[in-house]
Amino acid sequence: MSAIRLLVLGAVRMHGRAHGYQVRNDLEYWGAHEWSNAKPGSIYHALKQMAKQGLLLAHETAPSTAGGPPRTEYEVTDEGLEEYRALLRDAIRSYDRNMDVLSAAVGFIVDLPREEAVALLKERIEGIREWREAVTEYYTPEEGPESLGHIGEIMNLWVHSADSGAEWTRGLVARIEGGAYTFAGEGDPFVGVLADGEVNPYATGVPDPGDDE
Amino acid sequence: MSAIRLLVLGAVRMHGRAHGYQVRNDLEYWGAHEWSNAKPGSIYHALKQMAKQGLLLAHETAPSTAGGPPRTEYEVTDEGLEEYRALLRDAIRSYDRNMDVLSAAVGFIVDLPREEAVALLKERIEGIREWREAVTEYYTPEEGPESLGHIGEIMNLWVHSADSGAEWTRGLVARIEGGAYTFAGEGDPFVGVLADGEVNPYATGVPDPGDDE
DNA sequence: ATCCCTGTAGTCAAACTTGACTAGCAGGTC
DNA sequence: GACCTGCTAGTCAAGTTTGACTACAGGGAT
Repeated sequence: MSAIRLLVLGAVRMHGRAHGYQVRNDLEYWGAHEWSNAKPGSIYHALKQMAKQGLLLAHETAPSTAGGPPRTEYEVTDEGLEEYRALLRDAIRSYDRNMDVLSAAVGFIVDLPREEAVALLKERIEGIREWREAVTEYYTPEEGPESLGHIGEIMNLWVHSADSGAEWTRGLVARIEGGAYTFAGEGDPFVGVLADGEVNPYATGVPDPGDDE
Repeated sequence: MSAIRLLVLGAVRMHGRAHGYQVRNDLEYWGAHEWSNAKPGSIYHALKQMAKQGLLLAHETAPSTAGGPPRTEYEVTDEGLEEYRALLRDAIRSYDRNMDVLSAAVGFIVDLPREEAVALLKERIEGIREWREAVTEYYTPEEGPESLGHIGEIMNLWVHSADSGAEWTRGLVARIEGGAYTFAGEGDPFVGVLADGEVNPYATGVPDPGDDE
C-alpha cells in the first residue's frame, strides 16, 4: 500500500473542505514530497479516484480570485472517514519495510485514542519479531550460514533494520505511555495544516539532501 | 528507482540466456517476491520494455516440451550490461530509504571489483550522514523541538533509521575490507541461479511472515 | 473416458505514478 | 506597453504495477 491515500484523506479531513492545490501545499509543508510519492499527478489522481469510490465528495467551485483554472473542493464522507481510520490503523500495525506509510501514520497517530495507539504499536513490535524469526530461519541453510556467501549479507541487512525498527517503536510506546502528546479526546488537537493563504515557512530552503534516486 | 530492472538484468545475465519464467523462478528463489515488487506482470513487462530499449535481445523459441505457450528467451546486450552496472553502482551508492533496491544490489555486489564496492559503500555512508544532517536542521524550529509536538517523532524515526543504515553499511565495509567473499577477478564467482529443471529448495515453506501490507 | 489438479509460460485491463505541460492573472521592469 | 517571471490550479501521455485470468500438457482419481 502506498501512503498517498492516507496522506490525502488526512489532509482533506483536517481542512474540512479542501481543493487539490491546498492538499498539495500541506503535503509539501509536511515534507511529504521528500519521503513519499506525493507528486501533483498522484495527488489529483487520488482525489478523483477516491471521489469516484465515494470516499470523498466533490464540489465544483468558481475559479479563485488569484487566477488559474476552476477548482474542485473535496470533503471526506462517512465512508471516507472509515477508510481513513482503517488505513491509519493498518499503517501503524503492519511492518512493511517502507518508511513512507509509517511516517504518514505517525503524523496522524494522535487521531486515535492513546490506548489504541499503544496497542497498535505493540502489535507492530510483535510483527517485527515474527518477521525477524521467519527470515533468520528461512535463510539459514543446513550447511551453515557460510554456504550462503555474500547473500547472507542481505539477511543481515533485514535483521539489522528489523531490530532498529523495533527499537524505535519501543521508544515511541514508552513516550506515549509516559503521557507525551495530546491524543483523541484529550483536549485541543494539534493543528498541522496551512490556513488558506498562509505561507509555508519551510517552502524554500527545502533540505533536498543526497536524494539521488 | 525500483529494483525490478536491476533484478531482471542480473538474473538474465547470470543465465547467459533466459526466458521470463526462469527469471521469475530465480527471483522467487532469491526471496525477491518478499522484499520487492517482483510479480509476474512486472517481470514480463520489464523484459519487454528493456528489449524495446535495446538492453536485452529477444529470441522467439518453440514451446517447451512441458506444455505452455511459446517462450521468448532474452540475452543481455552490451548496452544492457552497461545499464546493469550503472544501476548496480547507483543502488549501492545512493541512500533512498527503500530496502528493495539495496537488497538487490547486495546480491550482485560481487560483480564489482572489491575496491570499487568499498568506495561505493563509503559514498553511501557519506550520503546518509548528509541526509541526517539536512533532516535534523530542517525539522528543528526556532521555538525548540517541543513546538513540533508528535510530528517530531517522524524526524526521530528517520534519524534512527539513518543511523541504523549507516551502522550496517560500516559493518559490511569492514567485512569486505577484511577479505570476506569473492569479488570480480578474484576467482570462481558465486553461482546464484537455478539450473534448468533444478527445483527451488525453498519453494514451499516460504517464510511469508507478518507480511501484512 | 472424464474430471480435476499441478506445473509451465505468459497476457491483459485497470489502477497508479511520473514528469512535462497548459493557462490565467498579478506585478515588476526596461 | 510589451515582456518576463512567479503563483495558482490543474491536465495529460507515457510508463509501471497489480491481480486476475488464459491456455496447454501430464498424471491421478473416479
